[in-house]
Amino acid sequence: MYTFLVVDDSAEAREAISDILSMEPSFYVIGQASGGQQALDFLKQRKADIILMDINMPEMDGFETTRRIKNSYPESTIIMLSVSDDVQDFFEALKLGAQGYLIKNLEPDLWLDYLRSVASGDTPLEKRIALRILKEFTEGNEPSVPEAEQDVLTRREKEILQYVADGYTNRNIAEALSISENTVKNHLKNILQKLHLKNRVQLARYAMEHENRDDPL
Amino acid sequence: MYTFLVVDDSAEAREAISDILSMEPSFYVIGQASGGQQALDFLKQRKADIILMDINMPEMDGFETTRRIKNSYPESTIIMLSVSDDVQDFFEALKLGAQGYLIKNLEPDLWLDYLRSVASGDTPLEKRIALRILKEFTEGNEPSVPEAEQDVLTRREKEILQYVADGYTNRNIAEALSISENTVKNHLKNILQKLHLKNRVQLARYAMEHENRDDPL
DNA sequence: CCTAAAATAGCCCGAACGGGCTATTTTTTT
DNA sequence: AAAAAAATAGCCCGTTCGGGCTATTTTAGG
Repeated sequence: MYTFLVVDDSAEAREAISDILSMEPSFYVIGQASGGQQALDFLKQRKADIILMDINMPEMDGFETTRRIKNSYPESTIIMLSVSDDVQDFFEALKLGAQGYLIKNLEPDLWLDYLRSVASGDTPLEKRIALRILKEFTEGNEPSVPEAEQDVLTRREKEILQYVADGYTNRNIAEALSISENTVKNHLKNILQKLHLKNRVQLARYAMEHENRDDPL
Repeated sequence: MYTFLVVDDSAEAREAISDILSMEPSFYVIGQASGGQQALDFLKQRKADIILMDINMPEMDGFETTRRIKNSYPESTIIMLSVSDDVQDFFEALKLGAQGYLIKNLEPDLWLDYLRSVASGDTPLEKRIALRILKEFTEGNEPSVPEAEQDVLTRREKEILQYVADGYTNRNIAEALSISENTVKNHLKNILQKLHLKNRVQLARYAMEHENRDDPL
C-alpha cells in the first residue's frame, strides 16, 4: 500500500502517470497537483508516501517545490520527473535530496520497476538505479560525473553570494566591491540560475545552510 | 591607549564627541565615519578598540551597522549613542550585542567615566553602568524591564516571518494564508520596524539565527 | 461590557529586484 | 598564440519591495 501524489502542470501528463501507477495494485494515487503551491497545500492536509514531481512547471518549478517540501518534511520521498535526460538536472535533483529521477517517456514497465524498488525501500541503491536508467539515455556521453558538483559557483559569485546573505542590496554590494550595480545584477542572475533558486532570500538560505567556512579559495 | 572610531552622520556631533574624548589622554580618535557603510569600510582597513555609534543615521542606521559589525567582528566593542532615552532603543542595543548605550547630551564627565570603565574592561558591570546612566533620564518611569524582550513579535508575525525565511514572496504568503497581499505587507512593515531590520533577507537571517524551534505557541 | 491589541485591507509611490538581451575586457587554460 | 571562461557593464521592462498613510473588523483582557 503506497500512496502517491502526482505533481505536474499538465492534466494529461497527470492522467498518463496515474494510469501507469494503476497497473500496480499496491499503488494508490491519492492526489494530483497542478503546481508547486498546490502540492504544498495538499501536503498540509495529507501526506503521501511518494511524490512524483515534474521539473518543468510555471510559477514554481519542481526544484523549488522539492526544496520547500524537503524543508518542511525532510523525510518525504520525492521522485523528480523530466522529459529531458539533462545530467545537470539529474544531479540537481539528487542535490536537493530527491530520491530519484525519472525520464517521462520511458516504458511504463521501467517506471513500475523503478518505483517498486523505491517503495520497497531498498534505498541505498536508489542512486545506482537512477543512474542505470539515466544511462540508457546518455550512452555515448562523457563520463557523466561533472566533478565536485558543488563548485558551480565561481570565486566572485561566492563572494557576492556572501554579501547577499548578509542582507546587502545590489547597490551596497557594488559599492563594497567597487564595481557597477549592473555587474552585481549579472552575477546574481547567473547564481540564481546555477542554483535553481528564485530570489535573494533563497540565496541567503542556501548560503547559510552551506556555510562555506571562510571560503578557503 | 584606547583607539576610538566615531560614527555619526553629523560632522558637528563627531567633532563634539572627539573633543570630549580628547580630554582623556589615553583616548585616541583614529577615525570618523559619517555613515554605517563608511564605518564598515573603515574597519576593513583598521580596527578600533571602541566604536561609538550613533543610532539615528540615514541610509544605514546604527542598529543595522552594529549588527553587521558584530557579524564580521563579534569581539568588537560598540557603544551606541542616542539623543533619546528610549527604553526600547536601549534594549535593542543590548540585544544586538552592543557593550553600552550613551545619551548624547550627558555631561562630558559622565561620558568619560563611563567610557573609562568600558575601556578598562571591568565589563560584566557594563550593563549596570549603562542602566544607572539611563536611569538618570527615566526616573519616574515604569520599572523599565519590558518583559521577555523577545516576544515583540505576535503569533501572526512569527508565522509570516517563517514564510519570508523560506523564500516566499508576499504574494505567495498571502495565498498560503488566504489573506490579502496588503495585509502581508503590513505585517512585514511592522516586523521590519520591530526588529530594526531593513529587508527580507535580513529577516531571513534573523529567523534562521533565532530558529524558533517549532514555535511552541 | 468595554477597551486595547492584533489582524485585516486599502492607497500611493519610489526603490530594489529579476529576467532577457548584447558586448567588451581580463584572466585562465590549453 | 589561440580559445574558453570569468568579470565587467550596459539597456529595457515588468514585478516585487518597503515606507507612509488611513481605516475597519476580530480577538483578548480587564
